[in-house]
Amino acid sequence: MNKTKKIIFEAAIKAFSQKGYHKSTMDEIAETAGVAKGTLYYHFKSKEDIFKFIIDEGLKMMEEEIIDKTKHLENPIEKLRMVCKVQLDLVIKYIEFFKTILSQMWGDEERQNQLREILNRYFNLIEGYLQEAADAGLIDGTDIKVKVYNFFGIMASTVVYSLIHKDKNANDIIEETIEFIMRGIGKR
Amino acid sequence: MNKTKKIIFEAAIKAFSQKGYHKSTMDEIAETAGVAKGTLYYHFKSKEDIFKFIIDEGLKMMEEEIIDKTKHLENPIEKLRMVCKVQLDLVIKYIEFFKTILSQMWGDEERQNQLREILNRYFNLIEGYLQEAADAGLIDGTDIKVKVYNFFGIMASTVVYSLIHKDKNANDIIEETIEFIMRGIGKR
Amino acid sequence: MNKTKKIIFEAAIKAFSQKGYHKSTMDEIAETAGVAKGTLYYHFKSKEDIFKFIIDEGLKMMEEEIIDKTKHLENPIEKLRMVCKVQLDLVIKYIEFFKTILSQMWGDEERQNQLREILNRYFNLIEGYLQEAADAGLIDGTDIKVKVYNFFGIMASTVVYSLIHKDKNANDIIEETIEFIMRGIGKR
Amino acid sequence: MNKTKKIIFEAAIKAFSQKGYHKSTMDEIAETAGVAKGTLYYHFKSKEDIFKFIIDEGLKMMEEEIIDKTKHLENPIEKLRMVCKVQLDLVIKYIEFFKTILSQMWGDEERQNQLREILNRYFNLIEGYLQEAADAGLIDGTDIKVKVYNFFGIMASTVVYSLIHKDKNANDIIEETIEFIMRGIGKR
DNA sequence: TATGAATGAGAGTTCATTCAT
DNA sequence: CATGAATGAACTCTCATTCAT
Repeated sequence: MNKTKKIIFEAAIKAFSQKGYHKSTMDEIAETAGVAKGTLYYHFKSKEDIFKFIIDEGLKMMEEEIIDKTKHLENPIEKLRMVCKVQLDLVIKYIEFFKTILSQMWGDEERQNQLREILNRYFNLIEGYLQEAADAGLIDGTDIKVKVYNFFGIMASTVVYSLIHKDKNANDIIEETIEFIMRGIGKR
Repeated sequence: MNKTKKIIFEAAIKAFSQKGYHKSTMDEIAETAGVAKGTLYYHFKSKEDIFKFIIDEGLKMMEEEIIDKTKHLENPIEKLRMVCKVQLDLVIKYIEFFKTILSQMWGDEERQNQLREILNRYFNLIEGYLQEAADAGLIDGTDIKVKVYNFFGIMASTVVYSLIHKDKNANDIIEETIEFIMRGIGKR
Repeated sequence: MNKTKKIIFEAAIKAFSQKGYHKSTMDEIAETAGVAKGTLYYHFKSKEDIFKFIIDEGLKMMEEEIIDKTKHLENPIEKLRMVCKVQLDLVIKYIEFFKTILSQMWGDEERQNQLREILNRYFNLIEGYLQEAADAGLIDGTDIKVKVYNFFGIMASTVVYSLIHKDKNANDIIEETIEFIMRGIGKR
Repeated sequence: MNKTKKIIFEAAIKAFSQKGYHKSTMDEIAETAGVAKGTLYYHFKSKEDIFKFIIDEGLKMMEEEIIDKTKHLENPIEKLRMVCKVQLDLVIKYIEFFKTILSQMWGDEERQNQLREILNRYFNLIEGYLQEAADAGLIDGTDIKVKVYNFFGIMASTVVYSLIHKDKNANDIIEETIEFIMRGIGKR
């Protein structure tokens, strides 16, 4: 990613996170980036293209972080706890990015379908960890796929908490949320 | 709610559910309702006003259904199971309505803040059921509020499932999802 | 055609005639018409739609004029002469309109295909007059369809003349052009 | 014309012929030519400049072909027939090139005025052949200039034919069209 | 000679809202 | 109560041209 593209990328993240996809305009992104509007279109095909690029990069970083932080662990349960921890930490750290995802993942527009496709990569990653624990007989092994969605849903709940308790520190709920998940997946 | 207002209300539900808030136009709502565009503004202040009205009515119905279906039950755990069941059934039945909520609840626009305020009523309702079970010592009593959000998140996961497995019947995952919740809240 | 639509129609004719299709802007048409730009889109689907509407109306008027001016004549040759005369008079009178047609009829865009479809109506009209004269044995009867195109081409040549001799009066060439056509079609 | 310029020239011909002037972009021409966009501006002043260059070269070739194919003929009428034949053959062979000319010759932009100036050279050439025949008393000698335009118009009609009967072979109408012209100019 | 990243004016289109009837 | 023509700000996107390298 060259310099200008990166500048645009960052300006767009900021815009989408603060205002959501529809309320962010190309004019505004260009101004924040300090480039002309045409430059946006030199580096990206369209507004949707910028969006997709951001989601893609963001998810990639998240996956890398999860993999990196779990690779030194042996116990599948410990791994799962770490996945939860990393995941929830990232949600709190990049809460605006997650809001963008959560606002755009429900519809039927091209952009939204693509977003879900990218998310699928993440779901597969989580499934791997759950399956590993199930294979070791450490958690309930039925309906692993459903558990993946539940896992995702609880991650979303952290965002809801932050939205409703804007004054509070969402870190406070991480431990309890991890426990909820661990119990939910049927840890033995 | 008089006749014309009701017609508009229903046309708007249909539009928002099928296309989301932004892609639904006042023109389209008016056409579906079979009234002139100006008539929309006679009965509602604005597009956001229609949206708020729908969310309000929808949540009200949901709350009534939950209360109605649990009032004959005695055991707090049975009540909670019923709350889950009713809730997930409604999600599947009115999935488009929930998609609309889920797409609009993350932002900072007036409409979105109002939506969260309305959702709070629902959160309080759920909290009551959880508190009751906790008071009876039937579930883990710590951080009840956090459990409410987790509960909500899992509801959302059912929508995700439907989005990703468009061909499958989401009813298949209800039982497993209820179990996830019951374990997650620390049923004893 | 209601009042506002007519105003837009006339502003658009003026714009397209003076500047051609591509150089005419919706802003300019709106300003000339004295309405807001949005009003253009209330009455027409798109810029192309305005264009098509104009061509359609223009050709209709032309056909009516030709039919009207020939209906009292009996002799097919006299009719043909009158067709030529009316046609060439119209070309000179509405030369800007014909330039618009001539600039837009060669391409492969939707608008241009539609234009040719509309032109076909005119070709059929001319063919009728030629066929009548051929049936009466008054002109060469071979390849009537080709003669129709030749007829059209010569009409175009009048526009070329006007373009190149902007100072001169194109009426001067009408008689000679009619003779060219009459000889060309093989009048006996 | 050096190598790079020639490559650009050919890419531009292809573009203008296939898509017309306005729909052809400098990006596309550069890509077809296999050079950078800046290179276009090294060899040509502007897009209009490329256009003019192409028209100029194209007309030159056409004139050369006409002169070449008639120079061995003695009889002015035979020459005229040959001019028609060569002309119509070229129209059919390079129909896309002629469409480009025909779409651009009616307006008032600089490029369009220049195009007509270049066309004038061709008109003078045709006039020479007609004058020669008139001087020899072989055709009607009145209004030779008007006949030139008529001649041009009929050439255009061949393009119209091709546009409307895309499936048919335009060669089929050449003979009849030549006859139309020969009769039209008043061959004796 | 050649490049290609950057530009920015300007295009067509959308749509929530208004208001005279 | 209801209408629908009219509005205009705001939007995304295009593309010929420039210029530092």
